[in-house]
Amino acid sequence: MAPRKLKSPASPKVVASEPPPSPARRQHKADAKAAKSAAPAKGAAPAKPRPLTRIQREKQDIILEAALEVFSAHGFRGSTIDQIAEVAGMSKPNLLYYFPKKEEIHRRLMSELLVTWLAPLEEMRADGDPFVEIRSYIRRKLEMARDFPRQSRLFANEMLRGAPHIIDMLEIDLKALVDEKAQVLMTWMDQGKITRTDPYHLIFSIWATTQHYADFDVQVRAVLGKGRGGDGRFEDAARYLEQLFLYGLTPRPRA
Amino acid sequence: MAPRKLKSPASPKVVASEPPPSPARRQHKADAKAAKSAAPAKGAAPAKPRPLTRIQREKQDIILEAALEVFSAHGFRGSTIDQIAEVAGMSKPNLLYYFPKKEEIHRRLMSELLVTWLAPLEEMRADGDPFVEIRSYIRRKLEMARDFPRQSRLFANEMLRGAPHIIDMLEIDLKALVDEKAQVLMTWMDQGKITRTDPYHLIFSIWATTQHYADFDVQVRAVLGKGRGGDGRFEDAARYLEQLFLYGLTPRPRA
DNA sequence: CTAACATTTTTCCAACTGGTCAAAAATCTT
DNA sequence: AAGATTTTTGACCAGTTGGAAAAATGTTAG
Repeated sequence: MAPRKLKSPASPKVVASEPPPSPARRQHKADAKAAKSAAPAKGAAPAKPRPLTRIQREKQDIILEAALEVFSAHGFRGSTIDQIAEVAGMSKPNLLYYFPKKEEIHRRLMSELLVTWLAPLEEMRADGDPFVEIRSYIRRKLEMARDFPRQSRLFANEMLRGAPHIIDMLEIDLKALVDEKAQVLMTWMDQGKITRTDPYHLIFSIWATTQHYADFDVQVRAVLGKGRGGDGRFEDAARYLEQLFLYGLTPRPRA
Repeated sequence: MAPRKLKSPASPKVVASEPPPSPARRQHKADAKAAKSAAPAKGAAPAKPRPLTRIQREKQDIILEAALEVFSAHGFRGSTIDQIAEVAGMSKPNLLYYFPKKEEIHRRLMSELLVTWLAPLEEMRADGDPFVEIRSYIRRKLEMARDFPRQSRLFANEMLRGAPHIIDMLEIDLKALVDEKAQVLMTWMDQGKITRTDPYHLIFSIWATTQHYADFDVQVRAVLGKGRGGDGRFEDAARYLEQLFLYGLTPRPRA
């Protein structure tokens, strides 16, 4: 039908099986046994962390996908392992074989999420045209709200709870990134290319306006009603936000 | 210190003891007993709903306040009756005497919340100056984010979950209100007083940008850091948002 | 003062939850 | 095909949770 201006990003796969940055503490009972029976050497190799099998990687991905579904809809405490296991199509003990703790699943999800979440801002290039860059950033964020609403809600959930699991990442990594990009924005302001204003709150307002369409989706749909609540709402939002961030609400003479 | 431009609203009391619009189904065991033993008349007065006593009203308010505290921080399923009871300074069974179901507490909280929540938009007058009205609305919403962050988070929580308890109020009352105000905005656009744009998304963007400061407070603080994360952030936000909604980011010649 | 009612506390419970464990089944290696 | 390893299952458990019942204690109108 209507040509979608807001293009989908290529990868539908968000819950990527991350190559363990923190070496995926599996510690199967089998592993433990093996370690006990086969490593008498005292100062020897420090418990060679046996690479993940194919099945392990596959199942972990399935579980993470299911957990995303459940956690994003009910929050951490509101979700049960049974629920996740059911969505993942396996039994609870089986799930617990791959992730020995409920928290572990959540932790993994969160650390992967944060990377995904920061990516769009990282792409904002200092050497590009300010308006093009900002506009692109807004579009990317809006696309994420459209295509990955569960991730957005998972993130929002964590924020609402005071971000207990990622507060330090926020204070360090996120802050560093935003500081850097705020500098970029300030440079553009110094050059008179965009109006002088608070770069931090500018970034906040982009986050807020775009994520709103994922996090408050019910409300948006309810207000727009059947007529306009359909698929077109993201295009409308994109158009409106462009207008807002470019010119605000002051009427300007028709060009 | 710095004079606060953003003035506090007078009333710190948000969890008002609502005069039962839905007649507060109390049904004490005592009540039940009385009804059974004292109402043999078949078609008689339909179980006169005994007016609430002083203590009942007071305790209910205390409970609602405690529940707001707990629910807004942990979500519905993440909160326990014990927790709420402890914050309210009473025992669990005692609390259950006033609200026989956990859900009941939440329901009450939500219906009161929605009223509070819609109020600021209702105040936007069609016969005022567009920019003054919009600016005031933004300020009011921002003040609510600052002064009633728990309510904001409670609301956000419900939205994230798909608004199961208030979806119909959203589709009816909220929609009606927004439709009305969208009309007002359209009139202003027709008169050339504000730029022509999507009035619904305009309202969404006001909601999003203001509530962000309550719902994502941790993130805002983490990014602003110790230096700027303090009390000043709401003034900064107010200034920035005014700029954004008025002129956007396009530089304009100094007046 | 006291009967009638309102409130509070104590005790209890059934369902649910996160998690364990040993044994069975499936898979992989040689 | 046998042996070794990994995966899956079923039974089980201890702690928590929402909630019921009943007894004990206040409170107040007459």
